[in-house]
Amino acid sequence: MIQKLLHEEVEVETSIDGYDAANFPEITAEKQGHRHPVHTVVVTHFELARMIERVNRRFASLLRTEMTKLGVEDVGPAQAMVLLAIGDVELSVGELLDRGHYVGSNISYYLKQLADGGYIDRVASQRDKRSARIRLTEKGEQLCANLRDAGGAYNRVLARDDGDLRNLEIAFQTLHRLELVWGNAARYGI
Amino acid sequence: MIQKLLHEEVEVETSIDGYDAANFPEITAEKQGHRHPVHTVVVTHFELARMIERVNRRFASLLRTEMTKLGVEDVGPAQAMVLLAIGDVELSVGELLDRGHYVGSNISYYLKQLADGGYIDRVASQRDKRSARIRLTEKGEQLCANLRDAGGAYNRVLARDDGDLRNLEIAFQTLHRLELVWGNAARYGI
DNA sequence: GTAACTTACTTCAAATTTTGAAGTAAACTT
DNA sequence: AAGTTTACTTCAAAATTTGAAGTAAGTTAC
Repeated sequence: MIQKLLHEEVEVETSIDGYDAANFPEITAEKQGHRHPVHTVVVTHFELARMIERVNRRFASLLRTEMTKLGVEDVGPAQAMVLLAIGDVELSVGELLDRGHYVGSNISYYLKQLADGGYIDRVASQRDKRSARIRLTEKGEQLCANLRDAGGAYNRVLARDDGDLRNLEIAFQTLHRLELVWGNAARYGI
Repeated sequence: MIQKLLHEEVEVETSIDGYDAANFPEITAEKQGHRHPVHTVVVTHFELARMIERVNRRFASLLRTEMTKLGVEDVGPAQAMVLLAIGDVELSVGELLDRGHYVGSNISYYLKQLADGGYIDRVASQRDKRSARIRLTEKGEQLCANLRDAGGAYNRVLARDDGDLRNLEIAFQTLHRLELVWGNAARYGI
């Protein structure tokens, strides 16, 4: 059903808030003369990767700003991302690793800071005492809630109508696909 | 239940081709209840941001791997991204800053390493002697070409048909929009 | 013309984030 | 009971990023 939607009638808008065709002549040129679009790659691998890097940088600094506004000084944006990754469920460190493709020692380091700051609780699992169960404290949930509130404004700007919504979904799914392809390639070679 | 799903991680599956609606229960669930699509945001801000962070991490480690394969030891993935950002044009440091939303001192640092490694040339502009003109050397171009070659395989996997292509474009444009919104917010407040 | 200001970039030191090797302890295997 | 694997932590070093301060060239206003 989604599959269908992906391949049907999704017309690319020519102007999204100041982003217009003129900036990307190669894209529109291909589009108009619809000849052999099969082996002509329009948005390459690296263009997307660079875009992702830029957007990621933007978001991190946005997070930093929001946190400064909130008066949070003891943890940075990277740790905030970990909090958001935990969300409102209780999970083990291993599950958290999967959620963000983190490296183990990295998460351990963040979790230590978050625990010191009182943002999370860690309890050894009853079943398996090696496994630590992690969950947000009141304070951690509060920070997430505040960030989510601040984020609401962006959601309203970014998802104004059905078209926006559809594009956001497609972007999400496409990134997920990149994640899988790049991830598998890393493990097994392409 | 929906609430729960929103925070539950999307299962990473082993098969790339079997990417279907089942992986995004929250999206399809929302879609079916087509009564209030206006203020129900399906893919939120933070979900996208987390996805972007993960994908970015993946790509960086992929780059690292490729570079190790190529026997490049003197620069890391971040510097490679700078090389890719320069591309085949000659530009000033300022233009490069815009291309990647870098911080000035950061780029200066990278450019120094890249110049030391012989990947770029810097020449003071004739017009304005403050401004340094940057361009890839033979060696720099070679590295980019090699990376692009390696990337070709991913492009072929990722952009197999028209639908894929369209989705990649939409993803690109949507990310660009995020970039603008997040960037403007950082400068002027939302 | 020159003093004051702005631009374009660099330097440096410190903070933050990430990696990788080695360690611990619990659980599983044989 | 010994050896192996799993789940996580620790630590030190490396890589990346930031921010404040500096330099030198260009611009503007007297």
